[in-house]
Amino acid sequence: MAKADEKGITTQNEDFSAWYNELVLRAELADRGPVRGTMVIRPYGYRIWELIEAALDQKIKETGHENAYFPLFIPESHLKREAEHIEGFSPELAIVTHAGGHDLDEPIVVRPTSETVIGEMFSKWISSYRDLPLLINQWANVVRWELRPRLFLRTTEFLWQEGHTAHANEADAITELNVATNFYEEISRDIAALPVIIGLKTASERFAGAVRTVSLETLVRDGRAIQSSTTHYLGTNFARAFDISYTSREGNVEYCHTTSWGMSTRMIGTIIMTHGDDKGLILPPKLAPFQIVIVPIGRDEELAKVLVEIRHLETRLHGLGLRVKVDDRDQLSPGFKFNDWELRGVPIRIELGPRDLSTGVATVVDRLTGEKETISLRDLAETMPQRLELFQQALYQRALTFRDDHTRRADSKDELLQAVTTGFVLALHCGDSACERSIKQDSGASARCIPLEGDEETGSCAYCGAPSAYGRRVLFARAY
RNA sequence: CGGGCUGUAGCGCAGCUUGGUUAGCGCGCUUGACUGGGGGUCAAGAGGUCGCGGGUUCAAAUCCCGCCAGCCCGACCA
Repeated sequence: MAKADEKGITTQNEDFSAWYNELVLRAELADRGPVRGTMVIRPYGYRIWELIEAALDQKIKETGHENAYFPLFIPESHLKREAEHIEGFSPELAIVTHAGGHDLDEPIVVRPTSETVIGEMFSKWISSYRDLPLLINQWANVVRWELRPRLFLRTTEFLWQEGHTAHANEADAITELNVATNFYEEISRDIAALPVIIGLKTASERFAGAVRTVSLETLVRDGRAIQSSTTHYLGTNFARAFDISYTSREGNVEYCHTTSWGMSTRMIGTIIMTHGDDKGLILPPKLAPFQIVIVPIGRDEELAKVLVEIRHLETRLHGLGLRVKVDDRDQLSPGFKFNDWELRGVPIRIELGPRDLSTGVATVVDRLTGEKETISLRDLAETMPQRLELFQQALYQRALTFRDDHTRRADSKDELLQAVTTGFVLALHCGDSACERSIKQDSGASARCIPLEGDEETGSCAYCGAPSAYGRRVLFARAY
């Protein structure tokens, strides 16, 4: 890994974690917080989150959900009402036992997720079938005291959006699950340029208290999987625990069927790990805090002339609705700025100096390919929206190709164990939790999901040879 | 919690084995000059409770004991 006195970031192959950490810190996305596992998100990093948030919030509202806010603190007794839920989360809870100068009668939990508080409120808000469906979303922070934190991917405190809905029956709830899964897929693909594989979680990987969990799995450059978002059908488990019930048209009292779903700041880490290279980040234009950076070159009167031209260009680009940064820091050399903005992942750089000015052109550099082009200043600005769109697509295509090149089929134990060290593996599985555990012990890989789009297929479990379950192949990978 | 390792300037580190000038180096920072199309050059500066506590000694960053914090690899996980 690069020492501070070396330039650049060295190959990611020798140590992916070190590459990732250094990128996050040097590109000024985040810093480590004062408490183990906490994270300070820097303004540049937060802008990426704001852009994800804006795009996702729009989709959430378009599909009929409303934003609300619930308390950070939850009485421990609330959490205990749903047995599996408390069992799943108890190891990672932060609990307040002392406040206001004395010990509390009942400990207060800092929310690890909000099913329980929201369930409590849903119970009060819902009494008739006319109140359904209830579609609520919350933008919030949550706390999970994980054993091994990692910037963005697994921090003690993280930001997310959590959707919580209540429905009259299972069919409506499953429809809701599909709605949420769809917009997560759209955000991943169209905004973050991340190809995802969508599938059902196996019983042992399911959310604590869920009947059915759907996850979106991404493959990053070191061949490991990241679950970038999930949706859960909770059946009537939470409804029974919190008495979320309604009187039907027929006059019967029925339990609601509830769902929950979330996407978090983990997305930022996934984007870095999927798209980044040895020079630094590569941000999809739709999420780049700056889509275009303009670097002026020259000194004194020459620089003054260049800057006049650059301000014109900047105005035109702003007029096209683009996010533009003019790097007019006068104490830094152009070469330094080139590297600096490549590190920060800005998709397109425009260089403008006396040499360009004399012939009425600018130099345009693509972060993905590194290619330099000379473009006439006259129509430079107007070509940018399309250029950014192509960049966005090329980035997605590259990630998709990488994923497909690292997705293999395995039909025997040896094939499975070998292939799963560096990518996705599709294999038939018996569906037995104990077998899943053995695979994990042997290879470090887990069942990521049962892909919804897989072809129907039966046979014997690649690992243990027992008859296969699920009627299709299961996706395995080592995961973050 | 298990295995490995590290705490010395804002960041990254050397010095410790074998105790002894004023604790050093690189990056960054400040000032000035020259420079400027791929991480510039030179000069002059600022910046330290050597993680914390105790012990040994004439003398401790260095040796001994205890504590604390952090990192990496596992188990847990969005």
